[in-house]
Amino acid sequence: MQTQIKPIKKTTVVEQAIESLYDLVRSQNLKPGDRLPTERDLSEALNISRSSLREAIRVMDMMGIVEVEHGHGIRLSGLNLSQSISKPLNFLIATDSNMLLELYEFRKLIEVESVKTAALKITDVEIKELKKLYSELKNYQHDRNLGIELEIKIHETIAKAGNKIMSEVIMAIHDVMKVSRESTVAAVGVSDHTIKMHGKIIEALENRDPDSAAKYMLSHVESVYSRITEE
Amino acid sequence: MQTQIKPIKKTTVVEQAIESLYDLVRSQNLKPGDRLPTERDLSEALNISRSSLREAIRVMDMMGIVEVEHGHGIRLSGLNLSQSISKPLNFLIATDSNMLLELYEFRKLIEVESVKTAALKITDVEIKELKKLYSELKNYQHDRNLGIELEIKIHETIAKAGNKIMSEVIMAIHDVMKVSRESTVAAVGVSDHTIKMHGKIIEALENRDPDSAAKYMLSHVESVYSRITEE
DNA sequence: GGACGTCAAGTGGTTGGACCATTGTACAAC
DNA sequence: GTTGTACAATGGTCCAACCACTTGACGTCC
Repeated sequence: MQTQIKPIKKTTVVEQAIESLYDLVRSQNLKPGDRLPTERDLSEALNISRSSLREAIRVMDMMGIVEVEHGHGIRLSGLNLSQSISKPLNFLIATDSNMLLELYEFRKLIEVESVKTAALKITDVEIKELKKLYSELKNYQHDRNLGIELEIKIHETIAKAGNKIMSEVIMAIHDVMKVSRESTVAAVGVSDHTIKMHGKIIEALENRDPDSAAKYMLSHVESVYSRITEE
Repeated sequence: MQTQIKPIKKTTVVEQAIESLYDLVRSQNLKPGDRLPTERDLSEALNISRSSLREAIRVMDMMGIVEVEHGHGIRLSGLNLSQSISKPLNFLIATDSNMLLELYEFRKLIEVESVKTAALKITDVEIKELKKLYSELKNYQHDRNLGIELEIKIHETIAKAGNKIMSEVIMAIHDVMKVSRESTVAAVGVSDHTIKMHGKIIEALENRDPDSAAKYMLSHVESVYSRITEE
């Protein structure tokens, strides 16, 4: 016979500190770039030790919520989700090999949506930036590192032209793929198919044609996906 | 004249500790649930103070990478991305009001993909679970809290049937929407349109029809989206 | 006046140690 | 067998000191 009874909720001072700091941000209407009080002041105000306060701040730092500068102070950061996603994602991949496939599938789905959204919102300036990156990509196609960097840069530029939060997620995925790629055999650069598809994607974006852009992005991401699953 | 010179990379012992723990997990091939050494042992092994090591562990705890139990020890956790995403996302929304709209747009895109993927993978057991939740939802439609909880539960069950990583992202979004909802005027429960759409979605899932499922999900999410943007 | 070095104050980074709170286990008491 | 007690192990919290970095003020040298 089990009665409906809730377990006692245990919270640490560090968790409470983070909550309090969240309330502080809300109540003071703080914006990205604004300074927070010093560690010593905050710990006194919250009536906890500096050690505990530091744990809270460190968490917020590593999550990209604040930016801590040695000798200078603590500032609120702006959009920076990817940082907080990529680290746990890396650990997840390391501890559960099934998750890598899930990640690639997720990437496929989200990159396609990303390019569709971008096609509806992209500006001429962003198109120009993409073309510049694309010409560089063609130049450095066979440079193992630079080629991949440029390809990633193109994807992220596209993503940013679409939805800001989705682009952060995509950046996190790229980061994880980069780490997982480093621990595998070296590729020889960027494939011809990849080059071609990126050209088509950018062309479709210029025409503000989401369906066409999606088609070529799908083709591109699926070719990567199949290259992984074959190994 | 600016030469190409890289700024010196400053790293803290805490960041290095996290890296070392990542390497430990990889090299020992640790799996979710496995115990890590005690704080005192780890700090000694890494040759840093217990305070610094605790900052590293705390970060990993709040990111959902490990689970720390007072008096017991530290274990490696499994899939738990949503925790690490929702907190920074909450701060982001608090500091940049534009981001709430971006979030709802993102949610629209990702929930639609989620249900499409689910339609291709969902099992009979999961269908059954969904039907159970749906009948409960109809019963508690006008219960402000329980109704919304049930609706969220349905979405998350669908998401989990699809892609595991995407479902974590969706759970994080739901968490943030819950927080932002708490600070707004109370709704009166779940709308009739929502009820109807969920019935259609589940029906489509049962028929393994991704396009139909996507259609109704889009209709549902857009009605929520438009309710927000009107306010 | 401008460039450079020196210094001091403020702030985060790190350490070591002490003590508290919780958990699990072993063992005695009943 | 159940209960209670004691103890060891482990994470939670605090404190005080000192190190490292940034900034700005000030003075010196040219």
